[in-house]
Amino acid sequence: MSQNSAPPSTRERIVVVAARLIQRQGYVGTGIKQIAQEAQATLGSVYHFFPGGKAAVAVAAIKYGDEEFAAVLRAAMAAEADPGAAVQACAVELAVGLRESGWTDGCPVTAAALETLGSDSEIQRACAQALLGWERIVEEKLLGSGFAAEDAREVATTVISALEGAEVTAQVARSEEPLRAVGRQLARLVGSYA
Amino acid sequence: MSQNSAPPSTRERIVVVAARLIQRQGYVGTGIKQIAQEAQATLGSVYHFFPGGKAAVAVAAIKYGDEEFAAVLRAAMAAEADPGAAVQACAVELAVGLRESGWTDGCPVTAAALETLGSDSEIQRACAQALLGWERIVEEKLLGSGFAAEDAREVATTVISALEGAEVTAQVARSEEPLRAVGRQLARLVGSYA
DNA sequence: ACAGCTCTAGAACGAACGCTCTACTCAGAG
DNA sequence: CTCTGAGTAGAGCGTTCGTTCTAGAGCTGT
Repeated sequence: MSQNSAPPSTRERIVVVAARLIQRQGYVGTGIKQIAQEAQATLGSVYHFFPGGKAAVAVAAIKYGDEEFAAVLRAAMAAEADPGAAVQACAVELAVGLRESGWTDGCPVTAAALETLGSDSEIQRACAQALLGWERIVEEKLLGSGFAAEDAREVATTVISALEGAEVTAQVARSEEPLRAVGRQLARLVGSYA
Repeated sequence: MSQNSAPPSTRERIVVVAARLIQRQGYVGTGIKQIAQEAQATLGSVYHFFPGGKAAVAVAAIKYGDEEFAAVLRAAMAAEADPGAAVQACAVELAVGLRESGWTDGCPVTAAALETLGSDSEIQRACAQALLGWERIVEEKLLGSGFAAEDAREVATTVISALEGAEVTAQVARSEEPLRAVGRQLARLVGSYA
């Protein structure tokens, strides 16, 4: 995720701003000019760094969002010994973050993924890889807690899907409750394998 | 959901086509002219029936999609006595439908909801109401199976959120497996309350 | 026959879209 | 010093967007 210190380069600013805008407004709803303006860059700079145009910017932005959430997920899994408690804590963390953003900053890939389903674009591939990577993180935590291989895979899929859906529900309802409720139920589900 | 026989009116054709297009391409990605063309209507007709413009068409389309899925959900809940089995059967049905549509026809409200989060529009309210209504259907099934009130509400939220997320995951992965896996896990979760 | 209404039909408008293009700045190599 | 290439800057391209507008077709009640 690049250096933390030092002022971010133009390219970095473009990617970060694009990631946030796509997360909030979707791929179609976000314009290249808006990205350039909010990133304090010019159109020329954007096309200089991303000759592939809007799609190339979006792919970079989604990969950035992917890694960003993966880090959150890894930290949450590592913070608690019990996998059920870890999942629940993660849901609560998402709920708090969502409220603090005014219910705007949801899953960084869902919106873009849904809009580009028809065209088997590189954007869609980046979204698929992000989801798969997140499932892997949960799966490994479960495997480390003694889960059978098949159970771990299936429960991991369920955890990521449920969190994703709960985030959408929470955004639409403008309430933390869906994420908190799903977190509790996921903890119960994970615990039922002990 | 109007009469099944008789050729559909122009207004009906517009709503049905709009619902399908928004489901596949999102709100921003779907144009008024495209809706008119695919519904075999003209721009004049669209604005005649929906003086509120694009947003009004979208609200009607989302309400249509809401009722459409609610009917599927109600039928699935009624088909099986055991609530866990009913939820799982519903997931399988969604998986099959998704594959048959070429992975394009997902949740009718998710895409539109995510795109209109910033502006507290009527579209967003329609999406929120749809999700809430679906939760109610599941909740009542659980209550009828002896669930405590609080458990029923929370599990219903989890079921709808998980199905929603699993549908997105299945669409992106172009596979029935996420929906089938989540269906099994949800059945397990529901069963754990017996 | 005629008025009155619903609905159809599509040309036209200004704004915004993604993208291309040329012109410019400026630090470092020779 | 000149030269070069990376990066900045934005005007302008053609297209499409949502919307408005006028004109007329088709039907009904009188």
